[in-house]
Amino acid sequence: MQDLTSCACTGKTLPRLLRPVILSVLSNGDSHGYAITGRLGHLAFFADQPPDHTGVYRALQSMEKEGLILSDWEHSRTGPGKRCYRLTPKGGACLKKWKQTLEEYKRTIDTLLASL
Amino acid sequence: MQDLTSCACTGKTLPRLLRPVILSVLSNGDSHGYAITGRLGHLAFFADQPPDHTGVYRALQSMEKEGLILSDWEHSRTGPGKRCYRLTPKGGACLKKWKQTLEEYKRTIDTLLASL
DNA sequence: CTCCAATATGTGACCTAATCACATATATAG
DNA sequence: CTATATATGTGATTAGGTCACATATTGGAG
Repeated sequence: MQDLTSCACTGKTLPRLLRPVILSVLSNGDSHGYAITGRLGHLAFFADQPPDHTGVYRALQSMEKEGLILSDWEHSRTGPGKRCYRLTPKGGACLKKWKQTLEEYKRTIDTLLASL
Repeated sequence: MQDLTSCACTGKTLPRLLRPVILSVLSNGDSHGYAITGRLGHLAFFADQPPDHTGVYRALQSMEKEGLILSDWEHSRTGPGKRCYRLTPKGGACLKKWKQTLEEYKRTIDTLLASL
């Protein structure tokens, strides 16, 4: 590392908070990987560095394994099939917990910033 | 995962922001791994789940490789030797950048929380 | 004197999350 | 027929973190 452009301090290695974002999207209506990825590209946080779709698909897979979401194949006449995901009650509980955790995390960052 | 106690939503997998915390500590005076680890255990964020010392030592090693910090052995009459770390100018610049990044990250979380 | 605790540093193995590169398939527009 | 948008997926690598293990010094309790 010659300069700081690839340093963690640039935020490039900070987690994209993919899981809570996905849960949030699904709480506003069922969706699928490609659409979710596209939506993230429009959020300010992801605008300059939209997340690789790989992460979204793998997050969806593991979240389904954990029982937070469920999927069904949706075959419309146009385009390839979509794996349509929806929240489970457990996923809803997880989303609630995320809210608490993120509030706490924000307080942590505030404390840290105060000491910088 | 039967319940949500080991889910990412609990914040256990959120990054501990070790690097900026270490830089912050060092900006307030030279220190070494064991002392830094101990200090983290007293912070509210780490209180219930203090970071493993392994992460601290490895962060220090990689940050030294990257030129953010420098170390010298300090042999006092009492106890084992300490590897005493101090900030380099580059480390100071990194710390400044972290400040911007964390402000941005906080805004992201605010936006996300608003949609939860 | 011996053993234990506090201080202090380190390695190996493993896990999670993220990204890069690659691979595949359908339907429509030109 | 070919390019583009839509749509899903795997393999390899890296970063960061935890658990378990290993080692060394010093001072105090028994």
